[in-house]
Amino acid sequence: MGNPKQKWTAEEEEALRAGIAKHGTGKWKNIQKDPEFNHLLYSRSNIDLKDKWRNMSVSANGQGPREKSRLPKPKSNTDSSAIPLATPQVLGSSPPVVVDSISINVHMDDASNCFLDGKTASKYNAMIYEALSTLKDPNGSNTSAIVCFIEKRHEVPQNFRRLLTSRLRRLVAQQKLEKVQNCYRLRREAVNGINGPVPKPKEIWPRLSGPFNSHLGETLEEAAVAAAYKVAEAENKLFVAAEAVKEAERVYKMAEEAETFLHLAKEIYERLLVGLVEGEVDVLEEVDWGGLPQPNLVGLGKGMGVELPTTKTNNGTKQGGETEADVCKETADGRGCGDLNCSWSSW
DNA sequence: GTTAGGGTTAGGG
DNA sequence: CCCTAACCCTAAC
Repeated sequence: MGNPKQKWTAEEEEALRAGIAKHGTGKWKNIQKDPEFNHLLYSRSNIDLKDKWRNMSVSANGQGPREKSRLPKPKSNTDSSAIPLATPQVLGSSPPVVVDSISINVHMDDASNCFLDGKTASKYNAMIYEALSTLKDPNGSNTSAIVCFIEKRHEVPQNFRRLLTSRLRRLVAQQKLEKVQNCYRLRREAVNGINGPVPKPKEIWPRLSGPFNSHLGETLEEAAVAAAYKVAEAENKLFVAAEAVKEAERVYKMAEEAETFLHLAKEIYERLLVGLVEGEVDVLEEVDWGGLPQPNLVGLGKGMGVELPTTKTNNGTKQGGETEADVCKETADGRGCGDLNCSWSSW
């Protein structure tokens, strides 16, 4: 064309984003005329804004530019279209049109990640896909594993981990990856080449090249990841169960510490009893036991054994005649062991 | 007049 | 040569 291309500056892009946040998409003229943004967008037409937003949205979706059919298409966009699904109406459901929270978040995220230009982002996406499809960890791979994998194969900048984390978040937000317990894995839909719950119709058509499809198109990878997907679901449940066991162990340790503390308390308790027995037993009635069971002094003469009153557990399995230690534990944590799901016999 | 979407092309890798 | 981004064209409302 006659005029040289006028590249969009970061300020202009930011103004456009702000304008969309304020007016919504499809209000290009309003945005362009808005005095709040006009000083930045005065050189842009409403059509420019629309086109730019379209470009930004496309790159934010991790896709290439809007798919241009290499085949000659009928000029008309009526039902005689060679690709019926690629009608404007259907495409209208794609993210750029609807200003919902997800759309805004994704694009605002772009703004906050302005240190990644489109090319770099695509490159990183490809690296991530490469790493995940090669690592094939059904539970997903954590950030460190992905960074490690990529660093072995590619030259990466010093702050690569931060950039990668950002990309991973983006891909999760775009539903291209799944995040499970701080691990990332390919979504099955993504592996099958269908991106997101409402795929752009054009994206269904296979691409012959491109950074993503060079991975997604690998049938071997597809098969491996898809097969791993089912396994991953089961293994994820195992992982959750393992986490629950860890939590139980942690609580168990806490209870053990409480037990130690209670042994100390019991010793003090018994020494107090000795003092009382040597004095006046009726004094027991006047003591504030602070919730502790008042002791039965049967057999006090034999090694200071104190038979404590019968108590009941939360699960009702424990009955009278238990040992002192049992009661100590039960009163120590103040809640018995019901939430530990553990057996009293293990104490 | 405005918008949406397809088409074209300059620029860069 | 291919891809991306900016710009152009046109139908629809």
